[in-house]
Amino acid sequence: MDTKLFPPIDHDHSRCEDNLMAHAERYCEQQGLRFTKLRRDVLRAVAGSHKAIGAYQILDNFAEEGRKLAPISVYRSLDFLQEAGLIHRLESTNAFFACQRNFEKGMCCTAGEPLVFLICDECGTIGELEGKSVAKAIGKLAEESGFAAAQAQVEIRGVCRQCQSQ
Amino acid sequence: MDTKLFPPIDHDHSRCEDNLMAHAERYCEQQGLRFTKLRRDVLRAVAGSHKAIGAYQILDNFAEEGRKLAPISVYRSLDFLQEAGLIHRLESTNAFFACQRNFEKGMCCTAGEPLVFLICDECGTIGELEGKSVAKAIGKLAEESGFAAAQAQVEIRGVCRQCQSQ
DNA sequence: TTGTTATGTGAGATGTTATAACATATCTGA
DNA sequence: TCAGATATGTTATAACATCTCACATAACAA
Repeated sequence: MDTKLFPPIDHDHSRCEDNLMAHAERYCEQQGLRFTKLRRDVLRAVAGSHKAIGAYQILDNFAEEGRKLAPISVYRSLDFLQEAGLIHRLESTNAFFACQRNFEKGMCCTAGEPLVFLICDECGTIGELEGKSVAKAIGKLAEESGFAAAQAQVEIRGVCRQCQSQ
Repeated sequence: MDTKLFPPIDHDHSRCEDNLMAHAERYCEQQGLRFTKLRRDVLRAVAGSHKAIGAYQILDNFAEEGRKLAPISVYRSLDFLQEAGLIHRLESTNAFFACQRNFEKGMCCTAGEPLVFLICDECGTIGELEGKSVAKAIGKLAEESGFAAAQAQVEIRGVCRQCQSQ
C-alpha cells in the first residue's frame, strides 16, 4: 500500500511544500518555462495543503495579504500550472490541487498518463494514482463501442483510510 | 457493438423523446413521485437531444416561449430528475442529459450502478454505458489504497464512430 | 543599443453556473 | 376542511470563468 498517498493529518506539510516548489523550479528551468512570481505564488497557494482549493479562495488569500488581483490573473497562472502538469483540476468541484507525484518521480505527469483521483469526502484530501488498470478497462469499453477515447479523468469520492478509523 | 449507443444523426428523435417521456411518466407514477408540469417540461428540454444541455440554456429555451423562470426553479427540477435517475449531469461541462437506458430496460439506473459516459467532442452526443469492468478496476485500485470508494462517475472524451468516419 | 515580437500582468466588466432565504401555492391524507 | 408536506415563485447573492484593452517585461535579432 502506498503510504504516501494520504499523508498523516499532522505531518510536516512545509516539507511537502518546499519539495514541490523546488521541483517546480527545476522543472520549469529545464523545460524553458517562465516560472514568474505570480505563478510561483499561485502554486504555493495551491500547494498549501493536500486539499483542493478554488480560484476565488486563492484570490481571497492574496487579498488578506493586501494583494488585490483580478480573477483572470489567478486563472492564467492556474492554466499555466495545469498545462505544466504541476497542478490538477477537479472537475467535480472546480477546484485545484498540487500534483504530488512529480517531484517524487523526478518527472511530470502531463504526458497523457491516465490519472485517478481519490477524494476524501471527510477531510478533503486528494490522493492521486496512476490508473493503468482503469485506463485499460476504459479503453476496452470505448473500443467495443467504436469510440475513439482521447482523454479520461477519473474522480472517485469516498473516505480515506485515516478518516475511516475515526 | 451496441448500435443504440450513438444513434444516427438523422434519426427520428421525436420517438426517443416520446419513449423517454412515457417512461418517466410510468416510473414516477409507480414510485409515487410527483411528475409536475415544470419537471415534465424541464425533462422534455433535456431530452430534446442526445447532447448535454446547460441549466441556463433551458432557461433561455423557456424564455423564448415567453416563460420566465428563475434559475433555481430549473435547478430544482433538474435535481429532482437527477435523483430519480431520469437525467445525468456531466461534471466536466456542468450540463445535463437524459438517461436513455431507463425505458429501454424498464428500470432506473440510480441504484449505485457504475456508469460510464462517452462524450463525443465533435457532435456533442453522449453515450452511456454500464461500466462494470471499469468499476471493478476502480474498486481494486481504491482497495489497495485503503480508500473506501463510494461513488465514481467516469467521463470519457473522444470521438464517436460516426464522427470518425466523416 | 535599438527595435521587434512574443509573452505576461493589471483592471474592469461581463458571462456562466449554482444556491440561500423566505414567501406563496398546491397537493395529500386524516 | 384543515394541517402538514411538498412544490414553486421571488429576490438576492455566491462561486466559477472569460473577454477586452492597456501596459509591462522578456527574448532576440539587426
